[in-house]
Amino acid sequence: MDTVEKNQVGNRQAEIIRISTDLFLKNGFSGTSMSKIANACSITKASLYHHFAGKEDLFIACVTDGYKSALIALEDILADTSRRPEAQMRHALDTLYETIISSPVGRMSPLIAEVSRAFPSVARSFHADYIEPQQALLWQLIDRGIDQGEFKDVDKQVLGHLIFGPIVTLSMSREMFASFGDLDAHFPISHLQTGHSDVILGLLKAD
Amino acid sequence: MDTVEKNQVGNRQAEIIRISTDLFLKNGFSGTSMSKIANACSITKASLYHHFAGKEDLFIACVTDGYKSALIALEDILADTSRRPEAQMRHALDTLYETIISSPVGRMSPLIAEVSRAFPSVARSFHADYIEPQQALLWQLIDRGIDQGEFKDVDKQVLGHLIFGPIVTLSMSREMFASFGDLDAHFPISHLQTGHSDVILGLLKAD
DNA sequence: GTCTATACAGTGATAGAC
DNA sequence: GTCTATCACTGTATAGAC
Repeated sequence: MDTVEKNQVGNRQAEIIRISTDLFLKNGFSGTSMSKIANACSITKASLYHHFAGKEDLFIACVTDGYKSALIALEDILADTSRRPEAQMRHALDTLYETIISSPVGRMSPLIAEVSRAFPSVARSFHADYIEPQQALLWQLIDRGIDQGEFKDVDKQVLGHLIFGPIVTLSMSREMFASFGDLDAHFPISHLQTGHSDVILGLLKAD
Repeated sequence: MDTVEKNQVGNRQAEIIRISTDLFLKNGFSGTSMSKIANACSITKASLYHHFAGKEDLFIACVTDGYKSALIALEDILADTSRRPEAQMRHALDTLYETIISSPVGRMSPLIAEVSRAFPSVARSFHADYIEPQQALLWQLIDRGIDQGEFKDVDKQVLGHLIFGPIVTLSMSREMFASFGDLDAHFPISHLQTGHSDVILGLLKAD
């Protein structure tokens, strides 16, 4: 399964990042020590420190690693100009639900919030390299819909608030209450996603 | 200013809770040590441990302390039956923005998310004693509006998703990016709040 | 209730041999 | 690149005197 060639930045690093991301998601930032990471990677701490300058460094690597794939998914949707804005928007919303709730970078949001206090650089990078581009892509999509007369001329900032807010909060809630067991009863993704998307499209569609 | 009598659970405890809450909000859970708290309270660690069984115990005390006032505000709105549901709802939304973004318990959400991994009991208490009652109060308000024919028969779960999501995310964002300086440019509370409230009321109002 | 003193496990991080 | 060994430090928590 892991028969990757060493064409990337070094697949040892990649493996460490993969394992660390897993541990960070499971136990939080300060709940994950460099020792535990080294153990899980079957190397010593000293070796770990050979690959990454420090814990902050490693964490940033884990987070930024998830940026690209998340953004690429949105870019692909925008690139497919054969589809109408409404279909694109619905697809984009599906993708946002998928990435923010299921992908590491999305699930790491509360974790990033935690770390941002100690390391403002993490917050800056997260905002500049992920939040802003993601928002920009969505706004492009909306603008296109407006230009084509399919969308109303809405306040994009407010709409962004209404789009991202519920998804991020749902993701955070599910992380917080993961131990509950009846998670899907309290936070049924597909039901909330459908209702949410309908409302957003309803706000956008020109009469 | 602090001329309180000792009629409460003991005002020494109350002071510790106040100071700890402040530190937790500023530096996160694991960024706040019992030593720092003791220092800030001008007592020794040993004395601190005399009042609270441990760090978890103290943290829970800080969080639960904020529940009541937040819930009471909503209860007061519901109690004032002289006002129409629409006015009550708008007032409730104002209150939610105020409490979730400005009050300690609201601002602590990402912090609680952090701690919930290590201490599921914190998550349970947070959900049972704050999230659920708050949601229940809002749903009562909606039900009343429906009964009086002023509101449409909406899906309350989806509406809750749309109401709480943006507010919680906005609060978290402002905590994460507090170091930015241009916070109000990126996250202008009153603008987003107005737009958000208008949409919610639009979804609710019967034609 | 508060203090001094301390136990002791765990932390991030480094030096230097192989 | 990986190892062994060790560093200096902070963490939570406790014992026992006052």
